[in-house]
Amino acid sequence: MAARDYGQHCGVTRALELVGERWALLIVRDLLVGPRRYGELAAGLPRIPSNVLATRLKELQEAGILRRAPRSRVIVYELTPYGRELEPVVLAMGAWGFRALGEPRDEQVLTPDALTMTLRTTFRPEVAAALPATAYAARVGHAGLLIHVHGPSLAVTRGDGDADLAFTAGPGIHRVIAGELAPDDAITSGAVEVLHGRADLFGRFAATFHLAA
Amino acid sequence: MAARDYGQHCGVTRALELVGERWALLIVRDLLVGPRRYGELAAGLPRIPSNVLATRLKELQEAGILRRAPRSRVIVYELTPYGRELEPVVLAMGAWGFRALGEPRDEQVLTPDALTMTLRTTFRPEVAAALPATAYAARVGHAGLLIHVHGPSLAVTRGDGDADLAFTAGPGIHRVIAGELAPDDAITSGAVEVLHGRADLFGRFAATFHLAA
DNA sequence: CGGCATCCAGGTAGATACTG
DNA sequence: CAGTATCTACCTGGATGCCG
Repeated sequence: MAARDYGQHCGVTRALELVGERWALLIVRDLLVGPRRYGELAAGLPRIPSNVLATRLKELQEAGILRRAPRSRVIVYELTPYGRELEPVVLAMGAWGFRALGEPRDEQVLTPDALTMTLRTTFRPEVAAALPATAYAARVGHAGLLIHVHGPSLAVTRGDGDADLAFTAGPGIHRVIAGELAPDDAITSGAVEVLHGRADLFGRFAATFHLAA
Repeated sequence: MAARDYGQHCGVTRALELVGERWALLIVRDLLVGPRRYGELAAGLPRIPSNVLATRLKELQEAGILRRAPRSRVIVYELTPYGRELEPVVLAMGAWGFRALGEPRDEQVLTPDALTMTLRTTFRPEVAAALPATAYAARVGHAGLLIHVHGPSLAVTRGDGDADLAFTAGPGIHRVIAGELAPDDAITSGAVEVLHGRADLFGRFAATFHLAA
């Protein structure tokens, strides 16, 4: 492993030696959504240099966190069971960092995998359980995200399909989730654009996904 | 902030921008135990270069994670409320990394603050609740740690004092907590040395602090 | 084209020395 | 004791090239 060690026998230092390098935990974040090809990872991490991505993938593989899996002529990277157990770490970091998100800057992008993890982080099962099952379709960049809320359970998948409400999701959607922007204001201001379906359901979305600062 | 940003509007990336630099989260780990002076932090992180420590402290302060607090002629560093909310992150990382700890190597040290966080990570309140209140004294390097288990609650403090059982805690104690080494074997093999008190209580310790691989 | 390897520039970490 | 200054080595980032 490339990571220089910290010289301590401690769980935190060990974790940092394995996933503390720059970009490593973001690769894990995206792989928590599902297996991804090299190019998909590169697309989800627009600023990562290709050599760094290649190096990280090798290191994470050696560490037993992910594996290269051949899938019908192409190679996908997928987390091992041990890698998947980083989910609480990623969710905890996401929840903590979410509250330090300032105004979205112009050069900041929102990727489908990042939004998926944000939705998982901010999902409130106890709120959702009291609401009717709802399907949302979010358009983020060129990709579509189908968000199925059914009682206290959440499923986010890639793709397009039927939904009760379809809307575009730019970085501004975080302000709604953070409670800084009322759902109605988000729509009237254009921060979120309803594509079709029942616009009134966006308030339900905002209630379902919420993390206050 | 020195950290180059990741160009994404996402909680995980934001967190990594704030505490993703090398050593940063270890400083937080130690400060989660209590306020620390510069020299105490340096002692708890034996391999950190002093300039890096100084830089990190400045960055973490600017990020609103810690503050310099004058305490009767000396300055201590202490976490802000927002910094203290990194505890779930540190505990999750500690729990995950703990299971990837191999055999302790000779150059690896165990610091009092690291052990304190490990104890917090691996404490099993539901087990402790069913056991009599117990005070352990652990000697780690030159420092003493008083571990008070009272029902489902745990308090770890620096210092020496009365205890039902006193023992030395080297890196080998992690193998006991991981369940790789039976408590009795740890004592007979010398991995843990009972200093005084009821040696039979070490089994209770092992039951109270446990995280299986 | 997807999946990397190579090359180079700049910045950050590490070791050490030094100062208020 | 609590940092600051300096120097070097390595790592990261960005561009580009290779190869099945």
